[in-house]
Amino acid sequence: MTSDALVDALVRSTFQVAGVLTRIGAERDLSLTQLRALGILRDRRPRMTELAVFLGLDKSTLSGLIDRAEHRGLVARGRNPQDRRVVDVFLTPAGQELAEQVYGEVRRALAPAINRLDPQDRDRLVRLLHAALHSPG
Amino acid sequence: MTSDALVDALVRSTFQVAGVLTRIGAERDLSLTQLRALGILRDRRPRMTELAVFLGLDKSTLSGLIDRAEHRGLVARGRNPQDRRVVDVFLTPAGQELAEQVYGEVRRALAPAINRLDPQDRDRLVRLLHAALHSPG
DNA sequence: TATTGTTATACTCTATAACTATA
DNA sequence: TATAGTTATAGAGTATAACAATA
Repeated sequence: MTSDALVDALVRSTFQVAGVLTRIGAERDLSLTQLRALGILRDRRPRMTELAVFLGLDKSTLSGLIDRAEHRGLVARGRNPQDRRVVDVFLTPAGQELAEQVYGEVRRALAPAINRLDPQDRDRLVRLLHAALHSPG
Repeated sequence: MTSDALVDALVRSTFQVAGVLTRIGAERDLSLTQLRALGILRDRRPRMTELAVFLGLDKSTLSGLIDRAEHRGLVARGRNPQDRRVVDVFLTPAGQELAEQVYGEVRRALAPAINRLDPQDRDRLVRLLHAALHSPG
């Protein structure tokens, strides 16, 4: 069945890319979750709860995650003056620099895979992934 | 640049599918790593070191992982008579049943995404993922 | 001596429950 | 009362180093 072949391909690709991301993160003592958080924070300044939902984590898990990143000087917490219960999270300059380094390395690590496709196939792959996975539902 | 768009699409797809797998695993108290190990053991009976390499884990990490799965009755260890240092790992009948259940659920969970593509696009996506990621190098 | 696997240790990741502060 | 976040706790996941058994 075609759909089973596609499921297999998606699952295998997921583990393969996750392995690349895990390895690159580990070289800088970042877990896959921290790597992802850094990526999200590159262009957002969410509150704790928003970031937890985005990452699929409990808010208490995120407290610890952000604690550790804060102790390393990668992120900072900011109080929200409108609602003093809320804590905003954002990258420090050091965190921004690390995030750019790491995602640059991800691009380099995936380059060999990408270069196996000609430009037209790259566009096709982007469009197919988007159509399948990044649509509502 | 096209290749950056493809990197973004691959990374986002990876986190999205990993999220589906994590959720399905969590419903049965399986981590993403255990879910993957169950998938591998469906059609293999590796030794500990082989499985550790396959999963990208240290052998000591795998000892603990297999301990916990063994206590739950999902896998078993077998001594290898040719080389008595070696420990083979394999699914118990309960582990086989759980693995089939879980991967059936994965197929169902990804069905909506897959059904957004017509059969020709599904084939294209399988071929493009394979060409990019499942080739040597 | 080298290899296979386990154990001891330490730290991170994770969720649940209880808590504090604010609304 | 309800919401935002932290803390306490417990267990799983992970790697490094030291170890035992076998080759």
